[in-house]
Amino acid sequence: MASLPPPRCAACALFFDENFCARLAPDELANLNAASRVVSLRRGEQIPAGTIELSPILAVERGELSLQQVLHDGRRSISAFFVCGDIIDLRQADENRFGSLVALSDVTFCNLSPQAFDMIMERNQNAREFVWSNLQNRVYRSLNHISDLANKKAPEKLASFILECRNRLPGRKSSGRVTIPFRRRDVAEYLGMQPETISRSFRDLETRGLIDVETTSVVRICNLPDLRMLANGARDDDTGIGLRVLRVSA
Amino acid sequence: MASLPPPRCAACALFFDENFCARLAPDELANLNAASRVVSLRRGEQIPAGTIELSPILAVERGELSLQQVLHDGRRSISAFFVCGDIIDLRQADENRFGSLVALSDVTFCNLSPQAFDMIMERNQNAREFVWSNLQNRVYRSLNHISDLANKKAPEKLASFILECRNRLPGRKSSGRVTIPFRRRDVAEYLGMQPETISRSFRDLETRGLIDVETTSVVRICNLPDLRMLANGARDDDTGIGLRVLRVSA
DNA sequence: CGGCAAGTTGAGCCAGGTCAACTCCGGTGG
DNA sequence: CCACCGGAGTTGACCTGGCTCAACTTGCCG
Repeated sequence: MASLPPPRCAACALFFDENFCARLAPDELANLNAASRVVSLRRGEQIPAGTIELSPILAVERGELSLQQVLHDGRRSISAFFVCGDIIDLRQADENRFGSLVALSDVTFCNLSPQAFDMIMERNQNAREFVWSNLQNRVYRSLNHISDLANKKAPEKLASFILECRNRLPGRKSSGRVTIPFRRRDVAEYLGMQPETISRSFRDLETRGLIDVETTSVVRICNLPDLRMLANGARDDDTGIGLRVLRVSA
Repeated sequence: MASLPPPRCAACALFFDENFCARLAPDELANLNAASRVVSLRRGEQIPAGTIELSPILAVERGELSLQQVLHDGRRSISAFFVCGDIIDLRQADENRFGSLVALSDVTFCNLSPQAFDMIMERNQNAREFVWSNLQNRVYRSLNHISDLANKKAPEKLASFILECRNRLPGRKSSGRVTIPFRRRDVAEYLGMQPETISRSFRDLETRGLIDVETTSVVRICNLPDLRMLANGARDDDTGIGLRVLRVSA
């Protein structure tokens, strides 16, 4: 009965919604499952060092995983975070400065066998395109994040972050509510600010009438267009703009 | 005579040094060449808007290409730059906020045919691995850049940038000289600072005895270990550290 | 040698960092 | 059930690193 998915997979979010495992042939899924294992982390826990060397490919099933970098004097930053559906290939991590993977909430991920993964990459174009696209999107998100960090003011950064949460995390967009899955401290480290400034910026957005801070982890967007404008430095949209022609300084 | 490379390719940097085109079979190279074209840009010029939609895959042969994002009020940032050997696939650029590609110096690149490129990706594992690795490295560089922007002081950012130039640009490392291929203004936009602050930071590194500013575009590194330490927030190395275990805040 | 853009230097200012006190809230034990 | 506790978040007061603006110097190209 190769056509039935392994029981673990049948209940996994990655098996649905055009995610990675949904694109695998039954035998590919069975092989991958047999050589992989599911790992859970509590908030604040870090991926154990040894496991990465052994199986450096992760598929996030649930929760938010962050990539943290720490300087010698203790300054810490969160360079990126991963959500359900993200595929993380760490095989070049030790040739590059990388950091640590820390759970921002309770996380479940699947530790994929590199051999089985590579075999799928070799043969299954559909799966390959998913992984490629996932990595490309990661690059684009990083670029946006760089733009946020490089030259935006505190409330602009926060507005941008709220919209990123809105776009990347599930949740009903129509209600106007966005879940902020991290603590203030983590938001601060992601945006390169202090927790105090995050708090003041939430207040700021609230007094401008853009959002309503319902709880520490839920905001309601009151004025989406203006929030977008603010997030983009008063630019007029935040949807894809692609390559836009801009006047070049001589 | 399918075994002779096309004349244009035989003189191209990408055909050597384990670069992308060096990994192609003769017929693959011939096909790709026939469907591609070489483009040159002067410093400050932007990639013409239309060309990207038509052939959104670039291979940089010479010079430095930058990815710029501009906010409505004119604030500009350079999110990344590309050097010889980099492969840029822009096919998802319009679904993501992207920006503009602007030449920071005189640039030559090859505008690859997506069809020919995809066929190579499909069949040639060696070439696929190069492109994958190139993209992965881009991700890691972005992450480092994010860490720089998020929580480093001005001189630390500049030290980090000098080391990035040292690592990515050709040049004789042994002489201790590093070429800064951009203008001060561009460095400032890359590091999220003002040109004045860049200038002051160069002076700062000089008075600390870490570098010697020989010309606007050449610095000599006087004390590499300390420069690395500074670049890493007084951490003790800048070579790959891979995943490191760090104490997690409870 | 002159003209212009790039880069540097100086003076003053402000956004956001820092430090400390306070509030809020969930968990725990009497 | 309530008092207590500890960690997260917020608020306020103050301070400083880097931004701003303006003047000056340097370097490049005719």
